[in-house]
Amino acid sequence: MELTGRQKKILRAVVEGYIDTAEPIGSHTVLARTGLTCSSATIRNELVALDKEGYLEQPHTSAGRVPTAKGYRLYVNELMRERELSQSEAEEINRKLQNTPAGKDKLMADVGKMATELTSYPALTISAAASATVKRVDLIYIDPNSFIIVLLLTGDTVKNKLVHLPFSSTETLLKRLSAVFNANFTGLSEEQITPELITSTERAVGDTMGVTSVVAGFLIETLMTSRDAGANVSGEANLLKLPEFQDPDKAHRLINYLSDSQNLSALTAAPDFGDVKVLIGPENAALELRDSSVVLASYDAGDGMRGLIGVVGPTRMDYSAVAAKLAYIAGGLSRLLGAGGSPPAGFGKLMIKGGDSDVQK
Amino acid sequence: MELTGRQKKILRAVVEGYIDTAEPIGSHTVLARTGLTCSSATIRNELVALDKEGYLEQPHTSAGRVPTAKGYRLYVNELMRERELSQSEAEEINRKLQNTPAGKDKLMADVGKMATELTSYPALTISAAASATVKRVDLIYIDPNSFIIVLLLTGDTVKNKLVHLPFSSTETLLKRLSAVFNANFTGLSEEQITPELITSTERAVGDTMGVTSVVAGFLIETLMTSRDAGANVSGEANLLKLPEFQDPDKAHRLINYLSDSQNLSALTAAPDFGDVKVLIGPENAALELRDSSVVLASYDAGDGMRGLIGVVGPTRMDYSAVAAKLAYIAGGLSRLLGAGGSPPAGFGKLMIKGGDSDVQK
DNA sequence: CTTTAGCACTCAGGAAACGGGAGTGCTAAG
DNA sequence: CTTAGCACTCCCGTTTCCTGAGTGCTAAAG
Repeated sequence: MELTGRQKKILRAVVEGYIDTAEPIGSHTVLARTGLTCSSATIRNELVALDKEGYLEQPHTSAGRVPTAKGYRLYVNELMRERELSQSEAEEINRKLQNTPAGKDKLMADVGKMATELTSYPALTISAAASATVKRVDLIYIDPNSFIIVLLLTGDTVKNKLVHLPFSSTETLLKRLSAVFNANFTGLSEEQITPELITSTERAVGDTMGVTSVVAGFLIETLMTSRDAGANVSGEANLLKLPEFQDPDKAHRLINYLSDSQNLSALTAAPDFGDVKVLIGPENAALELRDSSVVLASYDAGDGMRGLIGVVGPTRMDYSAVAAKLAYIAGGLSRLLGAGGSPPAGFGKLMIKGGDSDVQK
Repeated sequence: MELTGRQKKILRAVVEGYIDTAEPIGSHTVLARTGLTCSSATIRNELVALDKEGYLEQPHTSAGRVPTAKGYRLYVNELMRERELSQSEAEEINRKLQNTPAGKDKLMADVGKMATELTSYPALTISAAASATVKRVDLIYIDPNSFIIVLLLTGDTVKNKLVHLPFSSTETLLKRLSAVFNANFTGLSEEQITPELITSTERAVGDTMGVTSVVAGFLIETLMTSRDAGANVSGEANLLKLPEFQDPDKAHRLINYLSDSQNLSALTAAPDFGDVKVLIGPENAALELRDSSVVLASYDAGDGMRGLIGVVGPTRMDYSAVAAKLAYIAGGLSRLLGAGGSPPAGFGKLMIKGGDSDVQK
């Protein structure tokens, strides 16, 4: 059943009122917030209707109304007013993105902190997780017993490792080895680096001391960890200020869940979406997130890969403000890391694609 | 006034009882725990004495006793029984340290998680913070518009950065530049890299495009951040399970404090100490830590630098178990990273050097 | 058919009252 | 110095009570 205009106004008032106060909203409050010219009794009648349709519910008889997941969904999809960032907020974000620190990891950590500060919710970042491949390998000779492996991956991540050898090697061996690695391993992903390949390389270069396998081991390890690594959370403590997380047990469960990067990577499983995605309460696959909401924005991480930045908060979350801020940050990241260098079309514009309306059971 | 043997036994019983239960300990409980052959009235008399001396206090009249900071201090310094790790715990730690992941940062993060798991308290790691100097610089040519800077610092940290240039450079320029950098910048710390040095280098190598200053900028930035960076926390959520942090506000304050790495670095200010250091409640300089305790173990990070690994918990903490575990982990780290490669003397042995007994006001 | 005033009813949550019990300090005798 | 005995204290969990916000329903009015 399609809602009437008045019902939509009322629903919006309840959602926004509840977002503001975390208290159930009664008919009088609705009246005050909407400025409708009817009586509270009329509102009450409408409220029962919205109740019946499943958009609202009462914590107990004779309390005000609280939005259900369905109610939030409708609000996010249709009722929410788009929120422009204030000039100063936008500048703030740009400024912070300007002095980008060395290293993608640190950058993402900093951006996460920024998102936390802006939204006051815990923020998470997930770096592009497409399985990486080798772009280039260099071995830097330090002294007979040590060298550095420098590994360039797709996505322009650079990894390195300082290796100490229990025996001596030579600069020429390393040079030769670099060349062979670049010839044979470029474009390979983790699975493609087989033991056979390693031994054949070893023979090709005449390495009797096992340097080859040390290097290959590092490649495999790095490719493996780069697959799911790059998840990062900050600002978990902010949950504790929220009335819905006054129960330390509840807070503990969620924070714990967030602190395992494996769980976060699972969020990537979300099907492709445009700009911003909102997952409300039970729409979340993970049990631990079922009474929280997640807002995710995706950005272009270059090399055709995408990353995610998002926040976690109570279902009672200021979706419009959060979505706008995340979209803006994601846009900035795309500009910074993105392939073309030119801002993607529609940058800064807010286009929300929600999850399915179906609630996961 | 020196305590009698019986008083020490009683003090120990109170401390350990309180550590176990988080409840004030009464005369009957002391009797049960010590196995003394006197009556509860006698215990009560002794308790008043300990009370007067400032080792114990009562939350309110007619409750049992709780140790004061002074009480804990005496316990840690004299009364605590050394705790051996169980075979399986030791093996567990060794095993985990074996498969050390790529990169010092990740290693420290993993070790922190391990400490959290073992102690069930939030763990922090602070990597050696002695101001680093340049050991070696390499520039790897990728294509005319990009190259990688690989920077080896004292402490064997390797940092890298992929640089995209808005103009073309050549492999030979980079080669020459590497050589000059290695000749002129080795051993320099951040302050010593002056603008004059940079321009003179630029001239020496005939670089008209500013590649030199890009590289130098990276050096400066890295040296700067490496100074205080490397602090890391994990397992903050564990606080929420403790009875002393049931108040979300209290938990929030502490977790927030811990999440700022600047604060953690401040802990390094602690004067040199031997193996393990315990800071009890008000002995902590930081206000936010005044009713928590911190246990720190220091390890040899190679190149004459030391790092810290520690946990934060309530003053009611199982100091002996925590200290033993941290000491063991730190020993393992020293072996792994330490200069000599041979385990330092007394590895695994527990030698506690406390903070001053004076309480900070 | 919709709106509205009126009213009885419900119920969460804070305040006050209560009682049990753990633990104390003190006294006086061993 | 130790100990039995006892009166006293005070925390804390439970119960009771009360208030007030908010409801649903009914019946009259638009």
